[in-house]
Amino acid sequence: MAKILTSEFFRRDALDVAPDLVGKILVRTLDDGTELRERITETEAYRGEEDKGCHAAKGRTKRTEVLYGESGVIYVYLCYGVHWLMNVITGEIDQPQGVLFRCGEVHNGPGKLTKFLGVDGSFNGGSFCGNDRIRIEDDGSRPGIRTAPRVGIDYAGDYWKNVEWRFIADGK
DNA sequence: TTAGTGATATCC
DNA sequence: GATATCACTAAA
Repeated sequence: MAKILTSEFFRRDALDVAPDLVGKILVRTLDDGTELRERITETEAYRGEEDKGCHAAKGRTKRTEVLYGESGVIYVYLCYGVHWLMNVITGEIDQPQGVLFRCGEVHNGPGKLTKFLGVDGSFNGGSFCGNDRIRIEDDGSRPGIRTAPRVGIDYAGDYWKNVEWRFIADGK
């Protein structure tokens, strides 16, 4: 039986939450009641100001403000003027941690995932908990997880771009 | 491999 | 005000 993840689930270290999110199901409820489901197959952890790949590395700004917020909050960010990338905030308040939803079972690529789900900037600052438009369910499956270096952050320097904070469902 | 896209941050 | 940067995708 599927259960909806609560803020308790997210109130842990990003490095604990990210692998746990792999295999969970994103459920997006459209305005007309249609439910879109997509199993998460890949996540990445972004953790703290010391993480050069994390947006919060440059300090607390209007844009990164939500990263410092409460666990379970949605951080949606427009990348390259075209693609919405979706994250969920983890950890305690004032800890800039987050987990990026990198791809789903059907739609690979963070931009395609949000496009399919109809996620845009209006979701930024919302929450996965008690939200009637989007939530995350756990159907009890526990896929095998493998790790890999994060992608798309070449600018972050040798150490941060090679750290294995990317979590992928086994079999991909 | 390269173009396109627009919000944000960082300069004048 | 202007420019540089970017957690990407699609087209070629």
